[in-house]
Amino acid sequence: MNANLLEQLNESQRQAVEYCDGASLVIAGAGSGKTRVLTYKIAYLLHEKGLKPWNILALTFTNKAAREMKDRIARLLGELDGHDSDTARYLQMGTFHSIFARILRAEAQQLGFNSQFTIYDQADARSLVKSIIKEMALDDKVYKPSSVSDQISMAKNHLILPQAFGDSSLFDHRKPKVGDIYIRYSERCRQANAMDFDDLLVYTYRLFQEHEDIRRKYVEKFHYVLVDEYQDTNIVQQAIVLQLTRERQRVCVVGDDAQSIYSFRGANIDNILNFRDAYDNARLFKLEQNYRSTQLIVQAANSLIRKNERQIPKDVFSNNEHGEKLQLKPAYSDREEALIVCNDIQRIRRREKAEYSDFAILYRTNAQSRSFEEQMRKQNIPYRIYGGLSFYQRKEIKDVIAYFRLVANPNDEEALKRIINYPSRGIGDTTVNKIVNAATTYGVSLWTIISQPVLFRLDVSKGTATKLEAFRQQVEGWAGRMAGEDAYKLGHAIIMESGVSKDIYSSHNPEDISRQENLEEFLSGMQDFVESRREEGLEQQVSISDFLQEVALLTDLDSDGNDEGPKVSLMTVHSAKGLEFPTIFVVGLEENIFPSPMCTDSIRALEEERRLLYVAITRAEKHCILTCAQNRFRFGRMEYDTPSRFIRDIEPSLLQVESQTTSDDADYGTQRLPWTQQRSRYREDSNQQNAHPVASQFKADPMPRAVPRRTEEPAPSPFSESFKQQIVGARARQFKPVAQAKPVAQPPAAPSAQTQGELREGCTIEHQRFGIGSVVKIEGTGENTKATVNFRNAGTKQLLLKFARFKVIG
DNA sequence: CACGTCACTGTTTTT
DNA sequence: CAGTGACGTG
Repeated sequence: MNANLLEQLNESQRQAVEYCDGASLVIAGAGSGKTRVLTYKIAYLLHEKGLKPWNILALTFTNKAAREMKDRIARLLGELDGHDSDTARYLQMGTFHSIFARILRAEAQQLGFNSQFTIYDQADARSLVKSIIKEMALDDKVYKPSSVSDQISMAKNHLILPQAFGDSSLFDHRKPKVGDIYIRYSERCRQANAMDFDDLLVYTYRLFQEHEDIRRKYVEKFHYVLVDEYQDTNIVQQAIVLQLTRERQRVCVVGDDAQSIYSFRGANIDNILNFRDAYDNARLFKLEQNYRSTQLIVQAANSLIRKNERQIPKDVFSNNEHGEKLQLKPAYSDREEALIVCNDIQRIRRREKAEYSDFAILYRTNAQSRSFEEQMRKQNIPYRIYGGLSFYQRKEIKDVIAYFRLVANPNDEEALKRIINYPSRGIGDTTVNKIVNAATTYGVSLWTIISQPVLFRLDVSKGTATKLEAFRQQVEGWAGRMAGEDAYKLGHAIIMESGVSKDIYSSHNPEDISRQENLEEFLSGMQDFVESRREEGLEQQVSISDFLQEVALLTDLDSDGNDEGPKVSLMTVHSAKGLEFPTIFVVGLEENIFPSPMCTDSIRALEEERRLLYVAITRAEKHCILTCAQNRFRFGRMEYDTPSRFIRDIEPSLLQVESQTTSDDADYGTQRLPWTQQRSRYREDSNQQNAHPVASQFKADPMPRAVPRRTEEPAPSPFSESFKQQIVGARARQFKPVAQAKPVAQPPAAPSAQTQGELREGCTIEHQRFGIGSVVKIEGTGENTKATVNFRNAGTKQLLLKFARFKVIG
């Protein structure tokens, strides 16, 4: 059976699997069976070397990769006898972030956090940076929150601590305060008992660095460490791996320098290039046989990547069928590009009896998915978009999660700010600002201020103080129930009792319906989570905080499309890493898109863009089709683009330029500039009768840069007179209230004061704007009296009686 | 205090 | 064309 296991591998794969005595680096060309080596190696360690599953640490980049690998190992072990299928479950396998988050929860006290700490996502991090910039009264044109946040992230990825930022290479004299923002940011996170994504790595590093006993504990635990996608690790990740493996050197990292595409996230390609400097006697294994793609695809990809300077030399080859050339299909516009792709999908699917799931469309930026979505809906092609805003980033879901977060960790500043006045409970910006001010002056969390407003001299009116106290009690009440009620039960209660449910369910406009559906889906997802956790029997009570820990590190790629039917996949090239499809479309191959204009000024960045295209092409098994568009709708305007420079990097004899209309395929080698040819042909066509069916749609359009003409006044028509009157009439009505208000010059309170006396809960009113509705609730006194009214057509609104214009009708 | 309107502005990739 | 912030109105 051992023989059995190794027999399924080629020579170099087998060598890589068998070598377990020291550090090893496996350079795995695209499609060369990298995952296969990892899974077989783990199976080998368990089965042959007698390691226990909990002694193996395997780090991946996505949850999906971890899950798939676990499944494959479970299956593999099932084939070997003597192993129960449960073994794989105990492997310490997951993303860097999820594994380290677990360690940090266990050791949180050592670092001055508690184990319920929140994980701030990118939006939280930016929002916090933004408020700090505001508080420091800095110019947010110079200190743009998102770019400052990115700089802080970059600093962390390079293990530059806040105090050291000013002296680091990241310091930019044009923005001298970034270091100060970083310092305050870190303090605020700590007060909020929160860590951002990067902190999960940095604090793990510091934990091991500053607590030798703890490091030893984990070194004892992890007898063997494996790392997937090593080319995308950053400095901290590499440092932590070294902390864990320094003594034993039982470490195996797998990756491909040609697929390093995450430097914007701090990934350091030198980690893989210099791996052998970090470990003595590290052995290098190269996997060069590609099992995924046809020969021509592999050759074309090789010809492209050869243009890069920095790389580990390797010779990726394929013994699969010869296959066909890469195809380049230029389009007139982004709309035509989508049409070409969809038609190709239909054609290939029919010709080869393929499923929709055999196709993937890969683009550089998420925004490009639009035109394809439209076209696919038109042609009834089922599709699924990965990435973009995931389910958990939708407003209604984030709101609910913010409640959960606050209940689990009341110090969570970002969660608190998000929901303290949603649904509105009369705690507005003014009050929140006062709380933030007090919190920063005293160096405590916002929650501390809310809990002891008097002690911290929070200067608010009595009414506001009451509202704050009510809010505090409500949150505290939920927190108290956390131990006794499971995540679903309490979660449901929170949604009901907080008023979120009422807010979302009160109205019937179409967009609110989808919010309701999302919320229901979310709740049922939570129920599934609780049940599956219970079935696993790992814990008796599945709490809100268990749920949060899971959710915080989940991405869209993880929510597997368990729904019906095969679908075309749409995603960015980045998220396609590690995947493969029979047919791949790489779209938008234009300057200003791919390569991205942000990357064209440095060779290093440009090489990364080239690697990105290499990744895209090597996802293809059989067909790889490249497209580009001459005109593209961007920023609400038609823009002109030239073809990507990378097209010229592909060996011309391996690329076929195809025109849509005619079947005479031109060889790219004789057409150095496909564009000019294409363009002139379309121009001619537009003057001819047999115009290009799609291009002719555009011929009526003026040139993209033409100044839009002002539309003329409509010509007089038989209807114009009455039409005019309608307008005049409408205007007159519209202006009426204003005209009235001016000469009278009365305080607006006067008219409503009359109505206030008659107003009672349950009565019906007619509002000037919202129409007829019934009064649900009246609260507050004097100037602040507020009514909650359920309008027939406008949903539920809160009206401040001081301003509201309405009359009581029943 | 809450909501609607309007002008502005910025665009890469993600655990 | 979004998503955001400033502003006015009820």
